[in-house]
Amino acid sequence: MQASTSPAAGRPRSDLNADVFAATLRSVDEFGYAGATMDRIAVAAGVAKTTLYRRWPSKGALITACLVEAFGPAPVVSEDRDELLTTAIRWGAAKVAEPGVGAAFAGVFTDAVSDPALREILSTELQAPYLRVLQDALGESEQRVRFAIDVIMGTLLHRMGISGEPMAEDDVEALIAMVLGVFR
Amino acid sequence: MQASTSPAAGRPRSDLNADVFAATLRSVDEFGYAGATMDRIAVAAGVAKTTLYRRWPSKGALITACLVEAFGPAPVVSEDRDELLTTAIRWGAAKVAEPGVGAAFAGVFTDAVSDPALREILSTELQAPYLRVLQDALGESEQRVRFAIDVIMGTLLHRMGISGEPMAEDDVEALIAMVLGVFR
DNA sequence: CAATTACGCTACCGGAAGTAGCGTAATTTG
DNA sequence: CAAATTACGCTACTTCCGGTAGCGTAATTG
Repeated sequence: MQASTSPAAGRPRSDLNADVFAATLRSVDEFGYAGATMDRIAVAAGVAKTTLYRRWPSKGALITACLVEAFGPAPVVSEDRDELLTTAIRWGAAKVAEPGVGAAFAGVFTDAVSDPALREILSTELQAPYLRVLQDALGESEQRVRFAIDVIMGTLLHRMGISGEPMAEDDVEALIAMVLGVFR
Repeated sequence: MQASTSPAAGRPRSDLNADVFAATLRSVDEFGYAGATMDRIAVAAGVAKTTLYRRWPSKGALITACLVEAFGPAPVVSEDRDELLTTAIRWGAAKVAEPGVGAAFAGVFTDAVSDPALREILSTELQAPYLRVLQDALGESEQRVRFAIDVIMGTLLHRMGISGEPMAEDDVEALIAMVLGVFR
């Protein structure tokens, strides 16, 4: 056990996750989710394709890890519910608007519909943490928070998918107003 | 000209669109969007794959046509705004919950992020009609109606994508309440 | 030194989207 | 009836992508 603390023998892993993630988002931004092939990502990251598969079991897993890294921890900045929700929504909108993030999200998202294993990864690694944090901070039921996440992320991603562009400022504000209206 | 009314010469097209659409949704429901290959759809419909490509230029186009057929015209049943919106949202939720429809929608949706041509098809053939009808019935600006569609469809599809299951009754009711709260 | 593990590389497999070309079936027109 | 025309089924093919296997080599520990 203690896989993380044991130095173990052998050549250590090179520090290239950051390069790979950056190359992944760049590729998705430039060629779209389907066009961002593992070969292209590998070349863009200056890494062998086999190295990618040594670290992530599939393209979906790589993209999900990339998204987890891109989003990072949820910004729980306040104890005021309105302020907390406002910040969180603006944060989500900004993240989705980052180059490649929205397309990557939508892509892995759809693959997940067909792929239960990927859905599991997506659910536990990406959604669950935010679900817990928000549930705790808002003191709401899991069902309510799940609903809120569906509304917020669903709206942002739908706009991204239909128009190809992230949601504009004033629409984000409308989204905030709507959600605040429900969660008070 | 008059392509639709001219009987023209030659063998007429067989009446198999309905069979193809049904086979498409069945395949998507059973194998997921990615797993519903053109070969499988063709076999399921009892049709040659080349025939599919004679009628639709790509898999995305076929699925979109299938969705257009599955959704049909928007149900504008009332002049009362609340009743109209309520009916429309319940109708959308029910459609997304139909076998294969949600997965097909999510799939073509994500392909569209990477594929501008498909996004054009999706936008003009699927979204635009509803946009117009709702804009007319509600007397709202295009921006507002577009936002409403993003919220409604985005929420329903996000739930479908994350959980693999359509949204439950009471969550749909919450969605209705939320949207009504904004559009009054 | 040996042992161990990671990396790069090349080559490959399986499968799916989409295409080409042929023979044939079902029509309209003369 | 015959010719022209268009659609269908079928087989075969190309291209591309996700994912795997195996080898030589580099970096680390003991």
